[in-house]
Amino acid sequence: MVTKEREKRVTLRDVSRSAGVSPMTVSNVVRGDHHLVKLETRAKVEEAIARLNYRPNLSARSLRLSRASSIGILISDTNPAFLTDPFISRLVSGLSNYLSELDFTLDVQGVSPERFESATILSKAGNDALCVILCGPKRLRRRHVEHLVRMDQPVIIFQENNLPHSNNICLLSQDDFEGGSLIGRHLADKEVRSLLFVRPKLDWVAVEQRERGLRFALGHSGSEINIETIMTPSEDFEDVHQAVKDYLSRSTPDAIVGATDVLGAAALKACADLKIAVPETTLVTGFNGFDVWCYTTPNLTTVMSPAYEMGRQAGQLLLARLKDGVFSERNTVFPVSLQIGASTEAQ
Amino acid sequence: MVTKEREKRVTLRDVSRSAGVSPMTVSNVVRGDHHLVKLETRAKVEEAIARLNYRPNLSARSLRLSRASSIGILISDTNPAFLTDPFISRLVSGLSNYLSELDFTLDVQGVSPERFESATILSKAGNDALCVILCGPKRLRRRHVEHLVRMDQPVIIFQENNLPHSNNICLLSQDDFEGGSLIGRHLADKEVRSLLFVRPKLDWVAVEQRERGLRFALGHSGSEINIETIMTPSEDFEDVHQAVKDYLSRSTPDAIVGATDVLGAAALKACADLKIAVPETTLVTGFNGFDVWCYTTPNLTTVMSPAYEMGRQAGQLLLARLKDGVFSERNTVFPVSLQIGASTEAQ
DNA sequence: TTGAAAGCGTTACCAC
DNA sequence: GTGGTAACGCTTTCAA
Repeated sequence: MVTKEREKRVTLRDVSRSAGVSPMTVSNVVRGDHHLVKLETRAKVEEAIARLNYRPNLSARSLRLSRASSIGILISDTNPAFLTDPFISRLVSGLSNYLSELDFTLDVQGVSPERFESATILSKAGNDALCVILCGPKRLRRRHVEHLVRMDQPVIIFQENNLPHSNNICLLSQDDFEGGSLIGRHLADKEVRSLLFVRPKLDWVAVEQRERGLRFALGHSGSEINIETIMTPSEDFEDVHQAVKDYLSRSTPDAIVGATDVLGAAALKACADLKIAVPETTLVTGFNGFDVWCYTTPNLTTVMSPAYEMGRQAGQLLLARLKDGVFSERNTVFPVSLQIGASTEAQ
Repeated sequence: MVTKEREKRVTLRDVSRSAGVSPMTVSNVVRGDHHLVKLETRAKVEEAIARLNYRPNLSARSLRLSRASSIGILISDTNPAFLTDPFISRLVSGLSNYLSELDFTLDVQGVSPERFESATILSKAGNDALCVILCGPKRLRRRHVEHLVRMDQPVIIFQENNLPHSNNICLLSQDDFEGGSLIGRHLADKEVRSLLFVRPKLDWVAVEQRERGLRFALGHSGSEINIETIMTPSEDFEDVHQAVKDYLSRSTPDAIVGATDVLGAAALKACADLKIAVPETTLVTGFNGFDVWCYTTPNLTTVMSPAYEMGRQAGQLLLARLKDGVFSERNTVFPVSLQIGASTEAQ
């Protein structure tokens, strides 16, 4: 015996009856078609709306218009707290704000890479378009992209670099290769001869690009530079901290490059633990500077990311695509910039 | 002249025609009412679904069932990157994951406190229930709560402590008063005599509670302790850093308590800048420890927050409320715990 | 086990 | 300026 006080929601029809006009008139008022309604009638209707506390039913509107005024964002990540990542939280904030301004709704869902295809956002049709962040091995990501192509719906994929043959897909990324190069050139200028690259085990295109850019710049520096890589089991501070400490107990490189700021911060702490002077003995850098870089002592040298703006831009591209039926731009790359801190340069 | 390639979406009817069965049979298969459908028929239908790439239309389903299987979360914040806050990002992640497991959708929207009432999530009816995080002056928050009561819809409010008379409203918070007390007792044990509390100008109930708990514990410590407060213009690291530095250039307290970890980290950095030894000369603490506390050197003493679990719990309470028509619990308070770091205790 | 009909709340279209 | 009609895609109900 369950108590169900299903008070029926107020409908447009209720308002129309209460105001003594037709449903269509109410609809015209609600939708802001004010030139269709006499001022006096409009006042009556608005009074009734306020009195009855009427709110238009979005499902009904969506069904009627065949559009939901809603975008979904699906984030593939092994970390359950998927919004914790500063890149992702900024991206989603920017997207959400842009959509809000245009009265669009944002559905947010995180999913582990293995369950990607069965995510509600993909298996049910509830959004007009999608944003996606992928991770995992290249093979898997490729499969996910193919799945997205088959969805037959506008999709923006972040931080991916293989543009599929489908004008439903648009790529949006930051120039991580260039970011890696910036770090590489900066360190080469400091005459680094041995370098440790610290990255998470989980595959992200961004991380791969950063490493490629780094190696490219170092390879063209004119000196022989020895690069080693360690993969940390997760991106959790403690895991990274421990992994770097283990490495440093055996060998002290001239520089440590973290694939993200969290990894850089953990490396910094490992150096502090082992009394390795930064920047005097070893230089340390991060990537994707938002907040973390300034929490640390010394400040972390990092590459600044335009994540928030990328989110807004995604909203813009998607809404334009919905209006015009075509993406104005299929592969946008945002510039990044080097932020030099005391972790690589005595102040 | 706009190109509109509005390829009509595949409907249940299309599938039924293609499979040579009635729409109802397809519906039964889609919804998993397998005992109503012969195995052979079901196979035919599933084949057609896969072949046509059919995805059920959520708006139509919602309209028919008068429920959207969707929850909204509205976050009142002056910071545009509202998901950046580690408490909020964990909370939303936990909520999102719980809802995903039950095939519910989560709509996320940030809004500035002044525009609160006009947020799409509130002014249009698209969700079955809401979660809300409030901020701003007490008067304004009270008005927002009243607005939520009038919505006549299940709502969970986080970090609020005045339970209104409405069984549509449920409060979920962490024990920030106790958290403040824990910090206070810890510092009193260290025989602190002068203390600086650093808080953002923007009003959050959590911050107020933390300060009250802190003052309560210090007031009962048996010693005379002088407490001063500074309000930082924002929660941005640089603003806080500067504000604390200004204060420290005039006076050196025995302890600095940050209202959040970011404020604590900024205070730590200000101490480093002015060569004030931590913890030897001044103790420093934060609040809501997630990641930041361990980035700093020394590690920040902080109060750990169960934000992720609070998000999951909110989902649980809300879905139970939708099923049973009544909140099993109207005011849940989550315990917190003290995490002692090197910023208050020589290791 | 399958099918036909009605209706969820809204809006485009056209008549008044 | 205003209102009637039909339809959006789905599921509950009842009949076959």
